[in-house]
Amino acid sequence: MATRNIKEVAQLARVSVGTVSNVLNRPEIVSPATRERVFEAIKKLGFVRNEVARHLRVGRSRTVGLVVLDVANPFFVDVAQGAEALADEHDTMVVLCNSAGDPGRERRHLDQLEQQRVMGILVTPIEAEPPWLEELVARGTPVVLVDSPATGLQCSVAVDDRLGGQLAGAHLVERGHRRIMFAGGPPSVKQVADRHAGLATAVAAAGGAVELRASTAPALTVAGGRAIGERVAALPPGARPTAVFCANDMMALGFLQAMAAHGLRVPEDLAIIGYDDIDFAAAAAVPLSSVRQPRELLGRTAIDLLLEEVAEPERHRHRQVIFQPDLVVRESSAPRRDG
Amino acid sequence: MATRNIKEVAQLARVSVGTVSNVLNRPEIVSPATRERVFEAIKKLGFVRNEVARHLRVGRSRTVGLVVLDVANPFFVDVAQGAEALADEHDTMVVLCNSAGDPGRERRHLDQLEQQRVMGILVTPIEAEPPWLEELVARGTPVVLVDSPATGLQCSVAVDDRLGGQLAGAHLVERGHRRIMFAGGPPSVKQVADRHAGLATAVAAAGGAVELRASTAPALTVAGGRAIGERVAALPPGARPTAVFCANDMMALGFLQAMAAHGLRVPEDLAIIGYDDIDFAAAAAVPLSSVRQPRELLGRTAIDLLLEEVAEPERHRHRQVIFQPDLVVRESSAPRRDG
DNA sequence: TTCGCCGGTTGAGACGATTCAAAAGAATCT
DNA sequence: AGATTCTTTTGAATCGTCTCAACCGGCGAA
Repeated sequence: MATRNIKEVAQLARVSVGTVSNVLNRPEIVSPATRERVFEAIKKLGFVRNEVARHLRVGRSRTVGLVVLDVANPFFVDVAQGAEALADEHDTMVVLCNSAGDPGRERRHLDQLEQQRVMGILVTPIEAEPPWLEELVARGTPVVLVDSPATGLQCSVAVDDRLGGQLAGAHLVERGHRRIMFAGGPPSVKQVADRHAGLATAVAAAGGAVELRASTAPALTVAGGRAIGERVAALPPGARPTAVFCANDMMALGFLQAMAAHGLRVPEDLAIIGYDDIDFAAAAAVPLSSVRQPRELLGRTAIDLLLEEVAEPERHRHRQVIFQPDLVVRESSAPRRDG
Repeated sequence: MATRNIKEVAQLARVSVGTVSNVLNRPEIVSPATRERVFEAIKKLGFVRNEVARHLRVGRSRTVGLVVLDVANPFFVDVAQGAEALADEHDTMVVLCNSAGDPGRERRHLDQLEQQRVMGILVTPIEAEPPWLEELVARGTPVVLVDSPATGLQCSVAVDDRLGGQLAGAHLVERGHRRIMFAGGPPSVKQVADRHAGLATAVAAAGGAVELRASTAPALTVAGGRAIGERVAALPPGARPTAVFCANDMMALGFLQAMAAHGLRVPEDLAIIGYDDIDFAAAAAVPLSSVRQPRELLGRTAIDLLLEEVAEPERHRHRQVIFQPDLVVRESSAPRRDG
């Protein structure tokens, strides 16, 4: 209703609008007396600066967009918290958007953010080679890909998913498993494909003795994992894998639920390893082994790269930062009795 | 870099800026031929409408801010998803902000949102009677309090926490528990106080036979629950409560971890009930009994109230919507042997 | 006295889109 | 042909803030 503007403040304080603006932006160049008068007027009127007008005039904004694949997955929440922590130190606001694995939603969010002229966008893209990327960058919005391979058009931060898959695979092989299953999602998701490939490498390294299968759910969710778990539980015991590597912890939790529902014991009947090491993994029915990623660091680094690019666009060279995952062994992949 | 504006489009299409604007906003009033020319120019230049300028001119924005207490708590994520789902249907954008239980952060986020002139703000306030509320509303930003009592200044949506506490309490009493503990957080948080009060009511209704204690953690987090759990585990068996009602599921999960770490069995040695019924509750080491709240519905309703207020500010009457929680009994509060 | 300087202050453009009264064109009717 | 509608298009004003060249008054130096 009663939104005051800089002009009303100026009138009340008996100064020009330029002076009010100065008080707001460079108070040190205004004489203490006037400054005081202006502050009083601001307080009396309940004036709140219109950031929209300011932004229009100065051309750059202090907010960055972060578009994640799935807010329901605590992994992304942690990435977001890392990003926000660093952004906060540079008083920059992070707005979190959820594409929920839907390319349409992803596109709409990106359009919105571009229209708002945000300072930059961090995104965990759904597809490995996002069709919108080139144009978006060409039109001038800095982009940092998170948890995704670089394309040379922008910076990126990622974790070596292939290595993560290998760690999990080597661990299972070493524990004596000879029938291993990979529980994944849509193969278009690069991370999943890489984790699978890493697992395959480790299995291959064991010689021909180990059999590897894969099963796919429509999404990397608890429900997806549960669905695959149901299918596995329905197999005759002899045909069942003895270990499952899930593409992420959400799936692993779902898978675990399905095992419990069918009275199968973990890890005795079937071992499980997840991915991400979200906080809930350790609190699961059977504490989950998982491949840990530096979640907050991923977010922090992404913001760091973005701020660097924004600060000196001409000097900036795009970089791709890759972190190493590590394996956290818990009860869900404890030693096999018969190993 | 190369951000084009409406004027450049107008030049290329050989029309006035007014016409370009019309093509963008009311294409039906523009003749098909010109419309086509304008679209071509837009595409050729890679023009993206500047939402900031548009917003400045038309005065109202299509985004609402949602400030939550703790994004790491899936409860709030679900509320946010509910809000976003409905907002989406009215092509409105929701920006999610995390106060993380810190009044300073909460204040900064609110200031930011107000400066951005968002359409309205949904907030789960930290304090029961937020000091900023009155002024914020007076200056003209519609606010809906989520999961918090109404003050008459704005709409609110909440769940009857007292009833939730009663349900949990009655259940525990009925199962034969005679030494019950409430594991809560800072008492300034209204929700926690209400759940506690509800529990107390149920205990009182049982006559003098039941003893009720309370323990407090600095925050309603997994770590907070674990800390209380450690304290309880350290008590001599005879002094230990036989059941614990945790202020939320995060705490309950932490508490459960502490029990496991000390070899105490749930529910045999100690029963646990949580609050919120987040998805992870069912997947816990011992599936958690919990008081379920209609999470998505809470978010949807909040957006609904806000949109209603924005649509007809004069006709609008503030309302407070209150939902009923219900109890979900799982293994963590299974019948006592000696009950 | 004049000049230059300096800390403060002013006010007239931007910024990019929307809006709307009015002009221009096209079509219809006498 | 002229008058009357109806449809399109135009262009100037506007939203609220920032920026920057210009201005002002006072002071010290010449």
